[in-house]
Amino acid sequence: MVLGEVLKDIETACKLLNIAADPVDWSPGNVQKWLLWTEHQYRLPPMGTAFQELGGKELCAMSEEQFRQRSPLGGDVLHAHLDIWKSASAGEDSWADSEVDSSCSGQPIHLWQFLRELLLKPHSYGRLIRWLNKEKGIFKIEDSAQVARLWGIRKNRPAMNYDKLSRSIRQYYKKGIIRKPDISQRLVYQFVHPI
DNA sequence: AATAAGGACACTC
DNA sequence: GAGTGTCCTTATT
Repeated sequence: MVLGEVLKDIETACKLLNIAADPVDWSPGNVQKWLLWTEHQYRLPPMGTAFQELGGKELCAMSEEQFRQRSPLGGDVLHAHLDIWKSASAGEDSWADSEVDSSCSGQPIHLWQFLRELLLKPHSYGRLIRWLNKEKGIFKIEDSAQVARLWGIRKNRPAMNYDKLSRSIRQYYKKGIIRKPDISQRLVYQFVHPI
């Protein structure tokens, strides 16, 4: 049901971000990644350095009031999002927490895997990247700047942009992972081996 | 102006 | 050495 969808979204997000599902386990760096990601996903006002140097444990111990003190604009919303993550992993402990842990802490993710994960979540990312023909693996990047930004968050590369991301995609041409479709179009690529 | 292609070099694992 | 990230030149849309 709805709860299942939430759990899947969280699992996808922690895979994309390479952070644990349980916020208590987050390092200060993990907290920043989650923060940037959540800001972007829900178009929250930028929190800037309001939560810098905070580990997951400290973050989880903070009240909604303290969130609002750090960030008067979006602090309450952010606290609500963290609450979802907390309760999701609390429920996870009762049955399949080892599975989530293993799927969320895979160290390096390749760019082509990252793009595929975004494509498989059209509900969350369909405004940024979507299939033109899923069977053939043809997809279009609808918002190059945002996709690059998300990739930058994942890799801790704040200076990431589409110029550099696309250069990495081009490296896939000779490797036979991604190519340009037969009819070349701007911002359209094709997986050589569709799902 | 934005995107595409690919060479060159630096960096991290 | 693989997989980028960064920078750059040139061409195309």
